[in-house]
Amino acid sequence: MTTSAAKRGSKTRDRILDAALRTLREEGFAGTTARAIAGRGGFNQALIFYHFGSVPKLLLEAFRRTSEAQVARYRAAAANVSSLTDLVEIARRLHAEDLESGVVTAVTQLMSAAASDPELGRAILDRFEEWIGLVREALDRALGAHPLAAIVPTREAAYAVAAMFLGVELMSRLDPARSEAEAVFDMMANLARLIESVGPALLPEGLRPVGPSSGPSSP
Amino acid sequence: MTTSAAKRGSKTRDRILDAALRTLREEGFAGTTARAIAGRGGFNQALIFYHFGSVPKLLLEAFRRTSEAQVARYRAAAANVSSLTDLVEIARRLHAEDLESGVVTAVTQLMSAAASDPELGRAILDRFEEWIGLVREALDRALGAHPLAAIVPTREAAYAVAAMFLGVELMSRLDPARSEAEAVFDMMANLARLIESVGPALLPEGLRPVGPSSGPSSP
DNA sequence: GTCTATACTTGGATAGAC
DNA sequence: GTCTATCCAAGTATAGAC
Repeated sequence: MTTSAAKRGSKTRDRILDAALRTLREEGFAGTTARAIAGRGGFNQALIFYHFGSVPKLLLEAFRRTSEAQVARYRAAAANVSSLTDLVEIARRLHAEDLESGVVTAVTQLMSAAASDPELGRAILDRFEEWIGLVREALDRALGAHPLAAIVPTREAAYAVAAMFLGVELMSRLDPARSEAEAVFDMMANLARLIESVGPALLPEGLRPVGPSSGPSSP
Repeated sequence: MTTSAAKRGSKTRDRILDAALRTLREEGFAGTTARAIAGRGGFNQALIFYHFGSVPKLLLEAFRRTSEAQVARYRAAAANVSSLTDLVEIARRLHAEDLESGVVTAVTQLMSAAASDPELGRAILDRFEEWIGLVREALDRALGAHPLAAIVPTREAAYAVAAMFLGVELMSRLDPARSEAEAVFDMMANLARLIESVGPALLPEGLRPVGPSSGPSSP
């Protein structure tokens, strides 16, 4: 919580980026104006235009910055996953951290901002893509030779997991009590244990996955 | 797609509400100003303040309106669910409709707007709650006596399903190609069939769910 | 109930002094 | 590279004519 004093050591560009993210979290996208950012960071409003050209460009840059930090954090966490149970527990931890730090709020606001800034939209999508990739690698490791892997392509499974994680984050952000997510992670943990333990018994013969290549094709 | 002409029959309040939602979809929350709304709807800007008092109040009202319509649509759809496979296929359909009609975009923008409007935030949360309730009832019916129901409380499962649905909607909205969601629903369909068919074989003895009450507790 | 006109405020952006 | 001052555009909101 270094507010503003005692950190003049950092370069101005960084102070501006910090202030922009803080404003985004505390005021929302619509309230993230050049003046609001400057007020929060304790610097002059004109500096934003000198350093970044415009407010949208500043936000894009700020997004790239948190984005990298967050993906690095996720990457480090995902490296520790070797089972579905691990995956759930790590997701639980990341979720708590994300809410605490306010990145969820920032992401919400940036997804909204993307409506008027296609480049930002692409950047966000790219981040989701990295994110899905991480989950996928974790899933590959966690499932190993589990028969489920034959039915559920990890790419789509990773997409679904990432989507669920995002959804939980966004929904629990709206809830002042933050009361639900823990129980959901508990449930997921049970499910993970079930899947892990039931492995060999799965897949009675005669069960075949349906999918895009199961028939003479349809649009 | 009734643009603006040939519909003077509808009352002004409704025209304003329509225009507000359209603006929200096409310009984003930050671009949804009294003037932009009035321009789109072809009426005078002052009417917004006469009828609704302020732009945020108008948006809250507009949200309540779509919200009701969407929940009604979901309710009707959920009534037809009697199996997990049904649930997946209906989710697939609702997802496509939601993207097509633009409600997903509107929801994104409203979640962002909630940052500066606590009442709106509560309203959105309430809607999610209704939504979860619908999924839960559908799940109860779909699972029936399936042993999975003993491990997975339907409340939390419904929350997870709703979160995933929201996440998929938001992620695929950002993707201009809209290329991923179909494959994800295919995957879910496979998973649903698997779960349905594997029912009796599930749950080897010795497997007990863990939960909040499983030990002397740890932080 | 709707429109015109307008007061007032806030925001983006730049010029120019330091 | 930073600050002051300022221009201009756009926004909210209201008063008052119709």
